[in-house]
Amino acid sequence: MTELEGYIHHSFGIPHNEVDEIIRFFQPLKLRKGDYYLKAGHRSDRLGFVQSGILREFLDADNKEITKWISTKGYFAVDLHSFLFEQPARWHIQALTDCELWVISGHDYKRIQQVIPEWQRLETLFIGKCFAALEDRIVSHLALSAEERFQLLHSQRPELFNLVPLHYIASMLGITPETLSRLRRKQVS
Amino acid sequence: MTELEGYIHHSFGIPHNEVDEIIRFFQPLKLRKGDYYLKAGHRSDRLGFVQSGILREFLDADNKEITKWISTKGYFAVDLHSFLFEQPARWHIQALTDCELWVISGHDYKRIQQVIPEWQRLETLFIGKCFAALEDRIVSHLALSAEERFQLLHSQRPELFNLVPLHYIASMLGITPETLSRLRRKQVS
DNA sequence: GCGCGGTCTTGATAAAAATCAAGAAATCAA
DNA sequence: TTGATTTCTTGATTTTTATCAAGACCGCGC
Repeated sequence: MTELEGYIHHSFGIPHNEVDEIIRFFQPLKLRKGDYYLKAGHRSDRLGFVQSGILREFLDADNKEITKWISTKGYFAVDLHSFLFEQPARWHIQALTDCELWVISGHDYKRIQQVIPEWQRLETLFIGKCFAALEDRIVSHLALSAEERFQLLHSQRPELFNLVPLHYIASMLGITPETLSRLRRKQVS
Repeated sequence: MTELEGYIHHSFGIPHNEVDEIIRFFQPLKLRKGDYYLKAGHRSDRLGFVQSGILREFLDADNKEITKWISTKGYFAVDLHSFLFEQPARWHIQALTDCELWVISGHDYKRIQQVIPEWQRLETLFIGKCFAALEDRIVSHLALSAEERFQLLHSQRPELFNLVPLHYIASMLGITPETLSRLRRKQVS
């Protein structure tokens, strides 16, 4: 069973036979380390699900890069705003390692809705889940210090700190690489 | 035409006759200043749309209140996670002034889907729009200083600063009331 | 192996923001 | 109206975080 099947089955309690039907709309895609899955400003018409590897979502602000999110196995790779509203992408998505994705085109995405009644509900729940996760993240910025946000991320995704350059993680936390370095040292001792 | 009709019509380009059908599922609700529309920990099974008045979404963290959002005319009043996943609410929603809402129950919400085919797409676009707005807000915390976030909010919702206690706005920006006060003085001079 | 670019750490310093404390101003209720 | 409460501002100080600068480390290609 692929990550994608597991995700749909477990997250939403969709039975295996329906999951199979949904899965068929997705195509496998391999990326090499450094490849761009998406470039800001371009129209994107596909939604990807990460089977393996690591991707970084980032944007250029002023003269610095802001890493908005790092996606690993089980996350989606998409600029949802671009995908849903057929607008140019607002950020880049680049492979930090070789990656395997499951990808669906906007066209096929619309076809799912006709073939699988369950999909409508699934779609709402999927976005709703992402929405709630973002709400939590907002709250973490309103309620927590840099150190607390670091602790939280470290407890939620400990593996990340061994997999990607730390300055990307720092940016994702909204702190500088130097501060992250000091927080790490503090934590060890 | 109510705010809600205008919202649905303009945001999603739904024709007026279909808007009328959707509107019928909503019931008017009046709140008095200080009333709770939603209490954290309770099950909520309704989605509200603000016709008039001001509501504050907040939660208790440690010993302090975190104001997550302030909703005025044209915003929704709902804990989406609670509404979609039938979970206890994660925050409070309280009326800061007398309010008029348009409210739909979870039950009627599901009925819309049967009556109006267009609704499915509308729902996805609605949540997608909220999602994108939250993404922007995350980025504002990663890329901007307290002063820049203040400037941004002040340019986006200038009226807010005359309508609600400033310490709620400070909390929503992730800063202290004292800092907000100083940023305001700085801006004037 | 060697050099090189990128990464990470560390220290010194500066800037930003929080905290603590006090008082003024506004609001609200009796 | 008056007193109490909340809100807002201001100043002094501390804490947190960023910035600047330097050097160590590490992996990779030649």
